Amino acid sequence: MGTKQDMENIKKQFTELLVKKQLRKTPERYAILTEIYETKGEFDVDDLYLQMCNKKYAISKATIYNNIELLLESKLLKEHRFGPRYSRFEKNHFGERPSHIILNEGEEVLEFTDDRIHDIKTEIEKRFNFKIADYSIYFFAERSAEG
Amino acid sequence: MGTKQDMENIKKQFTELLVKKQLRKTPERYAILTEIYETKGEFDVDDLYLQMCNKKYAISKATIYNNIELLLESKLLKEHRFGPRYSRFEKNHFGERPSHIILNEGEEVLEFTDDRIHDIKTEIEKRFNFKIADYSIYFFAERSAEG
DNA sequence: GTTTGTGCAAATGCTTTGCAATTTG
DNA sequence: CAAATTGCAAAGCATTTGCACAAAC
Repeated sequence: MGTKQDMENIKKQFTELLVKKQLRKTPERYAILTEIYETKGEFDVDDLYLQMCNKKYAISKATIYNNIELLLESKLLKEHRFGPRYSRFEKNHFGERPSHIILNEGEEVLEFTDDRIHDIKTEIEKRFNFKIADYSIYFFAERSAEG
Repeated sequence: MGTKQDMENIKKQFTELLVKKQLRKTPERYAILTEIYETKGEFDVDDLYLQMCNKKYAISKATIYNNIELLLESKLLKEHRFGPRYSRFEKNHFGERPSHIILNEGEEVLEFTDDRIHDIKTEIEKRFNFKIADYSIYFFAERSAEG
């Protein structure tokens, strides 16, 4: 995970989507995609914007916003909505889909995986005859007494 | 569930919180609480506001907003953040904490419970030494081909 | 009576949108 | 060169806040 090869695959996947939807392959789109995958953990639009500015890749927030829907659709980006009233995002963790533990109102975020989540997902798909495209699992925690 | 007796317990619980926090027992606070518990399923602030207007209980949205934090804190109200960029809410389902299946971008919301969620919660508390105060489980689904 | 709460209207801040200039295919 | 995209600035909209009046204690 996180290798140069993986990044090439991700870009290829994104290109396929652009072709399929007959959208243009702009440098901004690839720059946003790259920045997302170079970011560890979760971030918001402003974080992404500032990071890109710092790297001297001038881009407008409008363009980031304009492309977020596309990235979500392609499953290359995952949206979080806990704590703050604005959205936070995260790259897709291929293979493992972590669940999140939100500590102290979002001050800190931990990730974990548990196979039972996958079992439940499969069971829902059978029981209700749905296709589960994605899931979000948040446990809201506070550190125990002795900190 | 949903009996007159339950509602009395809920009000009592709320009153205890108000006393403990030295806050005033205003009719607006009890009206909001009652409306929340008379509402089936999830709703947003505007829904609640309009429902109360229709019942000739004139209240301002500001007052609803002013009291939401308090209700969340007391665990009498539960907040949801999926799909739309605004918050949706739901009364507390005492005992059973349902997980949610969000259909077609929030067009429809189903609930289910699974004991394994509780097991995972207990395990996290042991493993990380956290106290899990709450959790949110969302599975995003689309109906299978044949509808 | 003092302090807290309500509710209007204005402010806030994330996100969206209109539109001219630019770029892609 | 036609159509899509960028990016600025303005608009939108859920939520928050300031403040005068009312209500709780």
